[in-house]
This record gives sequence, C-alpha cells and structure tokens, in this order.
Amino acid sequence: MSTIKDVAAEAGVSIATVSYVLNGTKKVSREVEERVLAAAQKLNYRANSTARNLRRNETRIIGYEIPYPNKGDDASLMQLFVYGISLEAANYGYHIITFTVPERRNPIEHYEHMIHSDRVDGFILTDTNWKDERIHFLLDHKIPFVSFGRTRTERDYHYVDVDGAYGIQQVVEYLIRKGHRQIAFIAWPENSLSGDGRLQGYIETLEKSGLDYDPKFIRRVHNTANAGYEAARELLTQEPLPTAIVCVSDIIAIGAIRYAQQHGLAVGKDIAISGFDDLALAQFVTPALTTISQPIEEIEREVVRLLIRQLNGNPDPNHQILIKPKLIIREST
Amino acid sequence: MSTIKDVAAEAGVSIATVSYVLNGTKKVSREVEERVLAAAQKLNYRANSTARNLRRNETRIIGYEIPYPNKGDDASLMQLFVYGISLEAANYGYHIITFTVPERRNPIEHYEHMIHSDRVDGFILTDTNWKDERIHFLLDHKIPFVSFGRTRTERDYHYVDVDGAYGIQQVVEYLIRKGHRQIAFIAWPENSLSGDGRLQGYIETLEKSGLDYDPKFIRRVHNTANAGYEAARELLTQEPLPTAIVCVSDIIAIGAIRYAQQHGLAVGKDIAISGFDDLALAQFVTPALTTISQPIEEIEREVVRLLIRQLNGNPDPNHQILIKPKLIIREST
DNA sequence: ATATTTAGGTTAATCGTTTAAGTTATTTTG
DNA sequence: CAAAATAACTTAAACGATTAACCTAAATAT
Repeated sequence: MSTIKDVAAEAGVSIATVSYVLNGTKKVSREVEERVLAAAQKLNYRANSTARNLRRNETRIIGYEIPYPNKGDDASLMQLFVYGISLEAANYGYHIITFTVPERRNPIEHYEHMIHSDRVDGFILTDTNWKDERIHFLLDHKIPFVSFGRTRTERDYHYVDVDGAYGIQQVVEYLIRKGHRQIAFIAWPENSLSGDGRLQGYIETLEKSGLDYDPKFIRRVHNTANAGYEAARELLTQEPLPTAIVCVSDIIAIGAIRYAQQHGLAVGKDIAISGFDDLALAQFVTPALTTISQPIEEIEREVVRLLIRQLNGNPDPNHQILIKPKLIIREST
Repeated sequence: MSTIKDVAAEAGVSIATVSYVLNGTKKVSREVEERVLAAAQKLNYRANSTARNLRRNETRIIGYEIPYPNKGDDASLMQLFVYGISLEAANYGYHIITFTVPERRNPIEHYEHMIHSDRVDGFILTDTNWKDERIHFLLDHKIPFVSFGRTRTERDYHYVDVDGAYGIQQVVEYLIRKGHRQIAFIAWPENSLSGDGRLQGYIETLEKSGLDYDPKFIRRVHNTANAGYEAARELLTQEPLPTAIVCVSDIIAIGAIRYAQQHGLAVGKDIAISGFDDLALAQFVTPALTTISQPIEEIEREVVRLLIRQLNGNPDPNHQILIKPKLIIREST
C-alpha cells in the first residue's frame, strides 16, 4: 500500500507538495499539480486516515449506540435508521461506528470511553427517555451530538423529533368523524417522552372535541405485542366498552387486534384499532393496519446535517426540529 | 484531555515507561509501576487510539456493510445482527463501523475504499449471493473477513451459515407425519444460495419420503409479503391444490396467510402454512406462525470469533461452520 | 578483583499525515 | 536600479503512541 512518500518520489516533489495538491490547500503550478495527480493515480494512493486523523485531531467518525433489542420489540425501524444515517454520513465523508451498552449497565461509561480514547467526533442518540442522563453528560462535556427524540429538560440542545401529538390528533379526529365516541388509548410506560407526547395528543384532541376524557380508557404497557394483547383484554372486559382503540405503536396494535379477533370481534367493523409507525408489515396483517407513518428518511437527513454542522463549527441556530407524521388509513378502522 | 506525556511527567518517568507499564510489555519495578498507575488514574488517562493505531498499523475496527433495506423487507433480523456483532466485538476490544452501498453501485469500490484508507482491519459480510464478487475480491487481496452465509465457490474461506436444508427437512417431515401429501414451496429467486439450500431440503425430503416432487408446487419470489401473497394466489388457483405451503421466510408466509384467509381458508385447518426465521412478530400474527428459528446469537459469536482469530494471525482451521436451526410449531400448521 | 550478566530504566526512531516556517528565484514597485 | 513583494516549493516540527537500541548501577560468576 503506497504512502504519501511514494507519491512524492514518483512525482519528484516533496511530500508537503503532495499534501497541498491533494487537499487543494495551497497554490501549486499547473505542471506540478498534474505530475502529482498522475503519480497518485498510478500508485492508487489513498491517504491513510489514521495518520490524517492523528494530525488533524479528528476521526470523522460518529458514534451511535444501538438500543438494546428487547425481546418482542420490533426493531425494523431502528435497522432502517442505522442504514440511513450511515448513508447520509457518507455524503459528508463521515462514518458511523456502532456500540452497545449491555443491559442495566451505566451508558455514560461507554460514551466516555468512546470520546476519551478519541474514537469518535460526536454522537447520534436514539431511544431517549424522560430524564436522559446521556444528554446531560454530553452537554456538560461540550461533546457534539444530535438526538432523535427529546428529553425533559430546559437545556438547549440539538434534536429532531416526530410530532407524535399531531399524529395522534389526526387519527383521533378521523375516528370522531366516523362517529366514534368511546375511544381508548394504549400508551407506553411513563418515562417515555415521545410516548407521553402521543398520549397528550389523544387527551387534547378529545377535550377539544368536547368528549369526556375517561382515565379508565387509558392503559400503559411496554412495547410488545403481548402487552397490547393484555391491554386490549382489560379494555374489552370492562364498562364502558370502547368502540375504538388507538395504540401508541403498531406492535401493540397487532397484539390488540389479535385479542379482539380471538374474542369474536371483527376489527374494522365491530371495533376500530389503529397503530403508530407504519411497519413494513402493517399493510399485510389482517385487517391491514391504519397507522401513522414517520418520515424516517427526512429524520435521518436532518439528524446528520445538524451534527455535521456542529462538527464543522457552524451549528444551525434552528436546531430543534419537529417533523409532522402522516395518517395512513387502511382496513382496521 | 491528558496524553502519555502528562502521565509520564506526573509519575516522574519517561513516556516509554508509562507505555510499558500500561501495556505490561516489559518488566518494571513495583514502585514505579504503582506511581504510573496512580498518575494515570489521577489524570483519567486513556490512550489515544488513533495514535496507537497508527503506530501498530491496525484499527481494531471491523467493517460491516448494512444491506440495502428493500421496501417491504423485514429487517429486524439484521438489526439484531448489528447489535450482536457490536456487542461481541467489544468483548475483544474491537468496534464495528457500518457503511452502505447505494443501490446498483459496485460494492467492490466501497470495500476497497474502506481498506485502502486504512479504516478497517477486516470485514463481516452478510447477504451473500450465489456468485458473490465481494468474497473473491477480499480473498484475492488477502483481506481478513468472515461471511454469514455461503457463496458458490471452491475457494476456501471463513463462513458461518445456517443449515437451511436441515430446517426445512424438519418442517416437511413434520407435515408428512401430520398426513400432508400435497406440499408446495415458495422459494427465493435463483441467485440466493441460502434460499436454494432450503429449497434443496424440501426436494430431498420429499424424495426421501417417496412423495412425488412436482415442479408446479414450487414458486420463486422476492422476499416481501406482497410476493408471498401473489405466490399463494398462483398455488391456490391451479390443480392440484396443495394442502400445505412451506415458505422460505416468515415475511412470505405472512403474505401467503393473508391470501388464504381472504379467500375463505382457515389457516392451520384447511391449509397449513409455515415460515422461516421466527421473527418477533411470528407468534402474534393470526394464526401464530409455525416457523424455523435461527440461533442468531450463536451465529454472531462464531462470526466474530473467527474474524478475531484471523486478525490475531491465528486462524481457526475449522472455519466453515454450519449451525442447525430449530423447528417451532405453532398454530398455522 | 575483574568480567559478565541482569534489572530497570531512558533515548530516540518510527508510523503517515498536515502545516507553520523557511528558502529561492522571479516579478513588482517606488 | 535597489528594495520589497510574490510565487512556488522544501524543510522540519508536530500529532500521541510503541518499541528497538542504548545506558547505568547492582548482582553474579570466574
């Protein structure tokens, strides 16, 4: 593998000149420039990025913690996300390095290690929760990052998030237009900010529409189909009976649908059930799932763009971005 | 951020001594060792990995191309895979860097670039196909790699694969025991080696059991629920009618189930349908899916282990590993 | 008592770049 | 026309580690 020295020798110039030509960082005569370019081409030279990084004190690598894939969780959205940010980062000459935090271990240690051993220039965060210590740690240490999803803090940081309340509002208003008055909601546990945003959308839309908001119509469960199944059982074996169940995720909706079907209800007729995410499978379950689709590619683009601007020392002043999701009506409502 | 110089100054020794102590690569007196350790601790020192990599001529980074997520493909297995190899690699002090190859672009270029700019020490490959040019390229250039999935070549390389033929054999034998005689198979297109292995398992098991093998019972489609739906339509609108459909993947099975249900067939009674993969969702579709489960964690462990041994210059002579999957019987058969 | 080995360090070269600070020849300026 | 400015390179010092080669004093061998 050829180094800058080889290219310099081949072109008959000093290594500095080669560097200047290849980086375009200093004026060089046309003739010499061509000689260097030809030599580099001939030797199939590519700069050793380790050496460059050492000298420039950067890595052009972005750290991304892959969230722990809970049993029963669907992970396909996150898979798309890793693909998308890798692709997007490559447009800027950056790469994504993935790491994991073993269950119940302190994440901070791992972030600290990545930074401290100079492995990454910044981070992309997902799966943020109510009080996300990672965000405070990174802010405290002035380490560039962008989060997909918010946390509950007054501090100013860069994030991109989906306007979940808006999405739920769309589906609830649609259900009301179709004549539903008893609308239940299956939510996530309490430390999920995005989950609470969606719940908030449900409550506010009901109130705005002049409908009672009944706490008995709200269930909080983990994000598994099994939990959706159980929640549906509770909702459908109490009074008053809901005529529609809005779910905080497709996975939960699929579990809820399963319970309803097993107990003789025709989903989409006897009862309406909706999800959130628009998984690849959503259109192929029976009945096809009415859901809310997140514009994942736009999210990826924005997240990477915000981070790269920080890394270039040119942060976007408009760095709290809320993206509107889209209601997709299928057969289940 | 403190460097080895700071530690040396703090401990009152040369930087060489610090390096020797921290790496345990030369004998040092107890007293000095303790001073160095204390200084390192006090300054919260961690070696700059860029500098170390430059000197050692390694990166301790493994490249992984995230396959292009085809629309409608389920990607949750791959998500688990990235998580798993990241976790496993960390046990050896390695990290995973992800990259993508834009659709219809030549993958070799991208692999070459990663190697040539010294970003990675080796690769993990997935989604290998019949004639995988990546494998030949990496072999030709003596670049360490391990592939999850085989390709069709006589050349000797390191891989881990699931014994798909064995898995299909399990389900076909089970169906025969339950009395089925007209068993159809929905396969993948022809350039998929793992797909052909599964198909082979179907054909051989039928022949071994003395059943006719009818080419009309075989359909080849892409890995989407939609394609499964269409294939089921073809199979169920021709003579002779199958009483069971074995699918090469859960995704396809879900599409097939949907067609059967829409046309008045009770899946699990009127017709048996099975999948392959055991997606998180498999147990929550209606009816719950009979399928074949891949021991994904064992695969991840083996893939990483084989690669690390290569990188350490100590390749495992037994480096073609076939892992047996497991039949999981649910309601759909 | 002298020569040799060993223990426990230090010095300095090296990895492959980038880039500030020279250097030299040529051009411009007053 | 001498002085100053410019153009086009080169030299050499970093970046932060690792490690071969060297050094010195104490321990061991002859």
